[in-house]
Amino acid sequence: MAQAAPACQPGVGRARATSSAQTFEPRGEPDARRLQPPRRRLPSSPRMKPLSAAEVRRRYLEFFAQRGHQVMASDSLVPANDPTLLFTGAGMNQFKDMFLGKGTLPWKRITTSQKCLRVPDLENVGFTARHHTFFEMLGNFSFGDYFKKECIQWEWEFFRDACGIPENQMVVTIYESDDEAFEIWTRHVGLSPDKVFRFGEKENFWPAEAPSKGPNGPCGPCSEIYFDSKPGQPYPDKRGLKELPDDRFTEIGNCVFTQFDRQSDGTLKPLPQKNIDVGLGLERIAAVLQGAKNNFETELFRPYLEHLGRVTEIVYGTDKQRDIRMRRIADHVRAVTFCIADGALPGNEGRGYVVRKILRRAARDGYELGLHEPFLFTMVDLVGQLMGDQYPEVRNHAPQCRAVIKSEEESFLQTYSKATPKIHAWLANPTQAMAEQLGVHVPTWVPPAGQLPVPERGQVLPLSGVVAFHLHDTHGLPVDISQRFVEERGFRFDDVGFERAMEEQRQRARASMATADAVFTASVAVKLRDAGHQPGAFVGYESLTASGKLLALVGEGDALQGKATVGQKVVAIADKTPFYAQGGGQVGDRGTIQTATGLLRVHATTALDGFHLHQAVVESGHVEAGQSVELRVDDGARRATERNHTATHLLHAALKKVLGDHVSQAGSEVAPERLRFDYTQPEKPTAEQLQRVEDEVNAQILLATPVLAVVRGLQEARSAGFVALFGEKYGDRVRTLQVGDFSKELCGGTHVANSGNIGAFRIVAETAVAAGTRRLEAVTGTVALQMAREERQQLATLAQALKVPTAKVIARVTEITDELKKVRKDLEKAMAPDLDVELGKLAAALVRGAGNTVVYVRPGLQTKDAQDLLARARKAHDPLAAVVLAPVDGEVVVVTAVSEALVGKLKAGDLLKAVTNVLGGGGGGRPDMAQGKGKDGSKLNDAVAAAEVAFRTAGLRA
RNA sequence: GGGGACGUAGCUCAACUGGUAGAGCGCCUGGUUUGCAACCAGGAGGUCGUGGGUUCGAGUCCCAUCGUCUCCA
Repeated sequence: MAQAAPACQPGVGRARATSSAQTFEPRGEPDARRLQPPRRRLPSSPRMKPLSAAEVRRRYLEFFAQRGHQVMASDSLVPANDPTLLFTGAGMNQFKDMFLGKGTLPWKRITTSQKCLRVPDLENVGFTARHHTFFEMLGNFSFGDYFKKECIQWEWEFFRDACGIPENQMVVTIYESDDEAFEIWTRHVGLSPDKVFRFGEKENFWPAEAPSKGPNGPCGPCSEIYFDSKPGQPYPDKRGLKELPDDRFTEIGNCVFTQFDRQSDGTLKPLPQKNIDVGLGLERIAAVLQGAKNNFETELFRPYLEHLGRVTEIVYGTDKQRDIRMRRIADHVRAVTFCIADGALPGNEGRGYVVRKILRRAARDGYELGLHEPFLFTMVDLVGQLMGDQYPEVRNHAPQCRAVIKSEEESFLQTYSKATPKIHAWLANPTQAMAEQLGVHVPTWVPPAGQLPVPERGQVLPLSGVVAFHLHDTHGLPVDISQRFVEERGFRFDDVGFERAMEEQRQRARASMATADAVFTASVAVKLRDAGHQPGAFVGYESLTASGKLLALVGEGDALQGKATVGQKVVAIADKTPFYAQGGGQVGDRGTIQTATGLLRVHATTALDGFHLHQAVVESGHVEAGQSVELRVDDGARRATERNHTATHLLHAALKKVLGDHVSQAGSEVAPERLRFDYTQPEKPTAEQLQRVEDEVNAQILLATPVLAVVRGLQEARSAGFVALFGEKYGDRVRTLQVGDFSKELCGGTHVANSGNIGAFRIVAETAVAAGTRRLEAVTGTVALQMAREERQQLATLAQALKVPTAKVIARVTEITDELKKVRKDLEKAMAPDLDVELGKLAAALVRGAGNTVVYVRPGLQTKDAQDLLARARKAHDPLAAVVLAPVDGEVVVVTAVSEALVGKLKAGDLLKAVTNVLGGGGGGRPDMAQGKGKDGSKLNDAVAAAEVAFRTAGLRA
């Protein structure tokens, strides 16, 4: 039950004002007043203080902390446990379970300042005053605790008292039938009724249109607070009014009252737990309080505009189109930096694609402003300066952000420089033929080439939209660049054609997505808790076996079942387990669970909301919930995994040491067989660097340092220098893992007791996973040993085959390959016919007539040699018409050549066919030379005769 | 998840509707020259990403697969 629509699914729920920092404003009609150069305006009232965004944020969190709210940190932009969301787009995202009454947080009141990313608004960014991709949302939440009355009261007090907005500069909206809210606003808060506007479900119900056709589930009316920039003037007539005019009113807060559960028949059933979800866009409040008509004129954005002004030497505020680009860059650089800092790296699918798309857009805007070299990456530091106090990740990960952004910018410039020549080629010759030559798929709705109007200046250039779409779709060339090129040549751009092609692409994508509707269903964990179970204890750090009780068995369709019999796949849950659940990159344990009546073979362990889920198959007998069980982890696999896990930490530290501080973990997978480690690094490390990394890790293994795992406070751990990972979320108490002074990381995984236990470390593969991200795979311990043994075995076998000592294998192989090359060449030379001799023989067989003709039979000649021979013969005996027949292994290679001058009388292809028809084969070629093969060598004489007949028929021979 | 494009010499790229794999730069040898990407002659260097298929013949067409780029979701 996302309050905000999952990103990239605009159809599911539009980006509405609900707890959003944004309202929709149609693109293309930018309000002129919002595009004025930044200048300090006087606050609209002497009582209003021009607060900084940081101060607003501080006051907000403090205000609600004083009212019993727990202040929680912003969740990652990349939601960890919610596959339905691409990015965090609202403050409530991380509290979904709490709203359902299924969450485990100990608080019923929470307040946050949440970083958010919303992609559906991408197109509007820069054009309007308030749209962003990345923004901060202040929020306060109640999970079945306080409700409308307190909520409304507090929001009003916050704006009035904490922000100093005069009461006469605020009005509110409510849902049309929400009389309860009306009562509270007018009686309790004391607003005069003319300041309370009632609107329909589109504006004031969440999700919008839920009562009529929205999704099933929790929903409810909302109430918004608006800033009035023209106090004292008459309010708009309420009759027929659908929303407040945005040239006067700016939404600054939205209270959502989820009080209904919409049933499948459409009825709204009151929820037993009524929730509050309030969202306030920080950027717009800052703009209001600073008297800025435009979010970009606040101190949150102005430094980016100023920076851009310096590097482009373009003064912001002097040109509408350029201002839009500058604002867009300012927005996008924040978004991209935060995404990368949270581990969402640019790529070509899913989340990565979104990041790349935003990044490319900004890179492109810069290009249009004259920045033809990478520049965005230099703005990462600005983001750190402006946002780093509240969000340290943008400072901590600045080196990675810079590296990743820079390499993306470079690849953008390359793509761009490859695509522009194509549009130029098309414009030089704007025909359907050229379009097709460029690889453009001309859609069926485009008239055939002959019917296309001849382009004239000032008119729509036919096909230009389709060509532009191809360049956009396939080569990533932004459309407006194509459009500009077309218009610069005096034509009009075919935007209808472009849109149509784009729409077809969308349809295709949507049609193929029909099956993949992610529906929010109660998880196994929720079902377990509903059945009265509590998560069991994990004892796997200390022990690999445990005695406990089998709490529950989960079978097909996540259904709880009391019993499972041999062969059945089940998920087993125990009150106590030594099985490590997959997490932190480490795979879950495997092993066995034994009961009095049967044995479960556990092949994987995962965790959900505290429950350890043992993915198992009943190997023998049967098992029943409630039985006593003996849990036993496969200790060989676990020990191997631990070696790899500790080695992963050493590898991380070694990479930092060898390659530099920009190295940061971007993902890992630790299994018994091997470890995989992804990290940020702009270019491929050299073989020498990798060797040093391997040496560093092995040096730590040889030092045999004790590995210390200690649970301590997060702040304490941070100040002690422990490294937290990309995008990982930590509680207040964290487990720290330390290998001497070499490696200090936060980690919940299992590890060897001493670095010496790893035994040995070998890198086995190095690849790229995404721009700026590389992957290492390595093995340790017995696997490394086993691998070395296999290699030794292979080398021994090789040495034996080569009949040399192992030390001389390389020299011997080089020798052999060199020799082989030489022998091959010699052989080729020896086998190659002496073309001079062949030419002489051919000349001797020449028959003179209207042209020289000859049928030359030469067994064993290769097609290529025959072609060579004829090419030379044609020069020497011009004009010539010749056939070479080369019987080989019962087949006959046939090559024919005809001089330019004789082609009119006899084409090489026809001559060839005359011959191959007899021989039962085929062939073809150009008029001057053709080649083919006959299948039946016994007809050689007939073939010769056929050729001679062809010469005569063509009048070349008497 | 779905579409499109690309993968040819060390590098950048050619090769018309299938018909003898090429150029520039770089490299080697010899010569000429020594003022800003010097010149001349000769030469080496290619499993045309990989594996199947169609065909007399595949860099080119078809299928699969790997990698890269790109668009849509």
